[in-house]
Amino acid sequence: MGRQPCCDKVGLKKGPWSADEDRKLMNFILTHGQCCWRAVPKLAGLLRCGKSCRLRWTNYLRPDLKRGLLSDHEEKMVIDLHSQLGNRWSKIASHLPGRTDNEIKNHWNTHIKKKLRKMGIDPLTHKPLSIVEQEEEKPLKKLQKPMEQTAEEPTNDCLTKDSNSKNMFMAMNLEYGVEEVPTIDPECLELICNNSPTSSSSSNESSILKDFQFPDFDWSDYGIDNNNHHNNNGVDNIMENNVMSLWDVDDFSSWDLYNII
DNA sequence: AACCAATACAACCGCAACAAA
DNA sequence: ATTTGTTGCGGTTGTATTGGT
Repeated sequence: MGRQPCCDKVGLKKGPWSADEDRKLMNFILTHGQCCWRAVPKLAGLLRCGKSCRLRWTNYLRPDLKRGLLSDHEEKMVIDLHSQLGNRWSKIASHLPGRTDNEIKNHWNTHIKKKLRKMGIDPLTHKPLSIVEQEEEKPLKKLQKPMEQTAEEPTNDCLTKDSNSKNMFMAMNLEYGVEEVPTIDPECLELICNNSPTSSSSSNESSILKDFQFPDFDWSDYGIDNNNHHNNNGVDNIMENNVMSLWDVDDFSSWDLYNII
């Protein structure tokens, strides 16, 4: 016994909505409020299925919708939320008043994806592309090994506890198949700095950041001499709260993160 | 001006979750 | 507990618009 289709599709109109249809639907919803979508087309005098009406209303006709391109701030929010939530567009949209899941999904697919790739970041995993590519080449055997070696349950704690960040970073990358790669959110971009300079092996850990050679990265913005990170206290300034946000760095494409680590 | 390709956005489809009977 | 109907979600497709040749 199959399920009934959501509506009788015979004789129903498909495709773009006309201004007249919009007006009818708008008038109906504004007068009667949102009720049973299945009944809406009949009551509003539309030859559409209820699903189509709901979509048209939520994505286009709702009076509280914002129009136009996403602002830079909204775009950053989307990227940030996507790194935490993945493709859960409705959840992401719920954080952006006046924006619909469809709008955000479209914007992601047409703008942000490209932008991130250009920056050398994999839009799916939010990892640097070079790492993702290398991961994909690794045989399955290698993927399993780090799991066997660690007695502890692996954490997704942005490598904060292990003094050997390089190994941890590699291990984390190897623990997951492509589909289940944990996304790297901005907090994780802060990972290196979470090696607190005040912890027991601070000399080693704090030097990790100082050893980085970020091409084209202007350390002077942080009060650091570009050519001499090691002997400059500026690093500690930006690590004041054990956090270094890379959020405003526009182009990661030239960074060789494997070598960095 | 005409054609083609790329882009952006609206709309559709199938599925899953949930609620009601 | 099961069936049926409704709604919402995410992936995908279709089409209008724009830009380049």
